[in-house]
Amino acid sequence: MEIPKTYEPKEVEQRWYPFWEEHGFFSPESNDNPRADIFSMVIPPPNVTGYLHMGHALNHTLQDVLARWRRMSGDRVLWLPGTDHAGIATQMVVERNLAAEGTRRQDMGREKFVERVWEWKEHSGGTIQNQMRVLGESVDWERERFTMDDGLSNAVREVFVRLYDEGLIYRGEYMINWSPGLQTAISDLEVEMKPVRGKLYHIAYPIGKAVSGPVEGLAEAYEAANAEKGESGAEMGLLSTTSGDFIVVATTRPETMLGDTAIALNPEDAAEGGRYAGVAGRRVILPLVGREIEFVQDEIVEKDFGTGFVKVTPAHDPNDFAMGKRHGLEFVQVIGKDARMTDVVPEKYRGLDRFEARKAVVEDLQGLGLLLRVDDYAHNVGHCQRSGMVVEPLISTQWFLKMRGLADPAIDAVKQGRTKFVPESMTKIYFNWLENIQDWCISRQLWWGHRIPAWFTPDGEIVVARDEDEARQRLAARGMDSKTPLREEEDVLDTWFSSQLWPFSTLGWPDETDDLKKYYPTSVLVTAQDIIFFWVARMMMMGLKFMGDVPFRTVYINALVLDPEGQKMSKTKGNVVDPLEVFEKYGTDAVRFMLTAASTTGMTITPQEAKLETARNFANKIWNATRFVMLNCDDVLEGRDSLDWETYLTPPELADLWILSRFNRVALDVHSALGEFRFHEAAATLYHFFWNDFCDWYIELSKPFVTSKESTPQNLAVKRRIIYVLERSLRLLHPIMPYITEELWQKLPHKGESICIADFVEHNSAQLDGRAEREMGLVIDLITRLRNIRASFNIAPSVSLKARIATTDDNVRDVISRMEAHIKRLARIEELQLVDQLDSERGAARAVISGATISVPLEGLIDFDKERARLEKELAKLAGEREGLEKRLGNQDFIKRAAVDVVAASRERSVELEDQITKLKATIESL
RNA sequence: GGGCACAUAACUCAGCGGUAGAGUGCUGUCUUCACACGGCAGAAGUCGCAGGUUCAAAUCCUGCUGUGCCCA
Repeated sequence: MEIPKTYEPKEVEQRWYPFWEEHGFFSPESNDNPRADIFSMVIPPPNVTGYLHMGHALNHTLQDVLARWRRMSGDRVLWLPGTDHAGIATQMVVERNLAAEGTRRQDMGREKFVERVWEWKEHSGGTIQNQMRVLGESVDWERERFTMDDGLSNAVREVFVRLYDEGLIYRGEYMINWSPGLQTAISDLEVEMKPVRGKLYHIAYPIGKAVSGPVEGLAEAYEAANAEKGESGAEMGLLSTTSGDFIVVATTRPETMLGDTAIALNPEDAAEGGRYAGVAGRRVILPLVGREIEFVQDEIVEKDFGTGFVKVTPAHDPNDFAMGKRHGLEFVQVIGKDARMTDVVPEKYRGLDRFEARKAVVEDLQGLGLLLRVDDYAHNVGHCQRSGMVVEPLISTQWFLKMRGLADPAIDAVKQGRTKFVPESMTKIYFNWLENIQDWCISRQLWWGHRIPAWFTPDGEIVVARDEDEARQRLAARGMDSKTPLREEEDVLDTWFSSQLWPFSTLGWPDETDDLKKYYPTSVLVTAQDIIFFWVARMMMMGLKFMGDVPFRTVYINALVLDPEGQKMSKTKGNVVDPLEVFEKYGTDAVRFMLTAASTTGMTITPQEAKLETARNFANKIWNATRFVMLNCDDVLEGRDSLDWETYLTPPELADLWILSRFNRVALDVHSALGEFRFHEAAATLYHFFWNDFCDWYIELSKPFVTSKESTPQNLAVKRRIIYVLERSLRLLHPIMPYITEELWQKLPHKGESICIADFVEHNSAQLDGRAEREMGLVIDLITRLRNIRASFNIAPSVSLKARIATTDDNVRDVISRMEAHIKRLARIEELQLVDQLDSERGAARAVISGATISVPLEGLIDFDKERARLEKELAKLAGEREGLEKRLGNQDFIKRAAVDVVAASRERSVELEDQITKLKATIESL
């Protein structure tokens, strides 16, 4: 039989996915048990025209581990795949393509453009799905969804209309975040605050009369007035000079002064006896513009910040907007959607970009002597997440969703534990955002997305309806002319508006489908931390609103994948790792194992070569362990499809009972680890069991029987037991490493068509055997000590040694004699003698284990000083441990207060130590 | 400015009340009939610093220092 010495993942991986898909194993309908539990998940939909990165690979791997585990455990599993339309990102890409062709969307018109986007989607849309197949994801492709497909679009309209009818969606003129780069409004969440090293400009505004020419000496007067700063740090902002009175304001955006319509101050400053008493009744003449503006008093103004005077630009700052509303101020828009100055500013600034305008305004103020000081000033400025441009707060007519009333049930649901976050600390982030939630600007000035289902009559009436027919009916119902020409709203909805419906829109809502009844609420959502607000919280709100129940029982937040240096991956840094390249190099199973093993309680993962190599080597180990079996077990592999531990002809010996016990413990641990999302623990447990217990000990112990050419009952029994454990181990490994386990499992005796739908092994507590584990521990310890002696004295493997083992413990004696042949072979001992007591023996290496003393005669090979040093080091270690224990046991408080079993264990260990120390001392003396 | 994490062996990380574990790396050794992507053996850590609680602290509490993330 030809089996390569090294596992070659590529060929194997290509073979199995089509097999799985064709057989429909990933469909929930493949489980025909009517009483099966339901396990359902919806995938976080990636951008339809995008590609998967390492973060997706992690996110998808963990979901697949859960899905495969639950499927094998007998659940009816639905894992629903799909993509979203990523409005802004996709439109940007297509626009870039158009630009390369020398055209613009505006030139081709909306309909043609949207067609182009669909073409682009078809063209690049398969990428994600192919990558998912490479990863081995056990999703149900029959149920794949896209946020823009008919069903989901229908759900979006339905939700919009219902929310509007309830008054939760409203349209109005408010201050929004405008992205001049994208030419659309964006939501608060899409604004990224970045530190910017800017300037703080101190500007004087004249009171009462305009300045006619340059004012001299104002800056000096300002400095003089503030030569002695008060303790509060507040500055004097009222200057009385021969040229008249001035107030001083400070701003980081001087260009907005052209749109100032008031000066605000705290009422305490304005009150009689206040710092600026008497000023409030007067008027300020806005420099460069000449407009008279008034003072307003507002609590929001901090007395001690700056001069205590604040310029108010209601059309270009969110705080000022609120103040403008409170005081009925005029809203003067000086910056347009193109980020250029509008026509309401003095002619010389018109059409200037906002940053050019800043320069011009500063220069002109300086010319007038009104620029008093410029400080360096580090502050945070909102940037558009997508385009990177500085966001311009603008007043604009947009659609909004009222959030407060929706947020409260979402908070309660988590507080009541109806949805659980893992890790639990994520709830704080969730609560914090929902408790401080603001209304959500849901309209976008894009063409790619769900068009808002609203129509306008010629006289400006708005009708919101599921379609135009319904709009006309609604008009009629309002007693209006239903034949009137209607103009459809141009704006589309934020992509997240459709994504937030994902857990139920994908299952057929608003129809009451079977799927919806069966699979909602979903069992688990696995997602990343950065979309808790964007997506998770919003799905919670919508699920509760429209389904009357939470969308998922558990939200598992997976780690953030960093680059090998621990830096966040980003396109701009150029440190993004392409998962497909990594799969190619190490094999998909290895990458999946690495990601699973790295999913610890920490919130980051740094995939490094070394970790991938470890995982690849593990796959190779599995391959070779099976290879060994295949090469030697022809006589039991033929025509067998079933393996039952109990039916073997010879009774199990210690090693068999031990491996069976270990296996069951591992099965138990893996189950409970996965049940609590401790992925790392599941992976580590399997790794150690397979490599150390199964390969290093069980296979090694079995070799003489397995490699024997004779089909004796004992040889056959040993082979069958190895295969039995191996086949079950593959099943436990399958959720993490689907390809290699399927490949090997198919070659071994097995029941069923595919390991995908084989039973995940439940642990059998009757096979847990503490005694066998203890006894085997003794054997392992003994063999290790004997090998250690060999290594310490540099004795070649070819040299056979004799060993004598002294014990007075009948059980130890019994175990050793039962395992004598194994011990001799694995430790390369030709003669093993069991005695009650060792004579003083020169020229022998000694070692002490629990319950026995070992002596290996090494006449002429031994270096006494070296041997003494070795033993004394051992003695010191044991003595140190005993000292600690003695101290503890001598403490009455410990005896009284510590748990009974802890005291008992300490006593037991103390006796054991005492015994070993005595033996060691005797050994050292005998040298 | 507010909040949340994290600091354990050279590196990456487990452990989270009973005096330390893994993988990689390192040292020695073996090309022994599954695997050198291997076997065997071994060395390596005052668990960031300072206090406190406790019979007992890497583990709980407080403060400090450093690092990272989120929100404003």
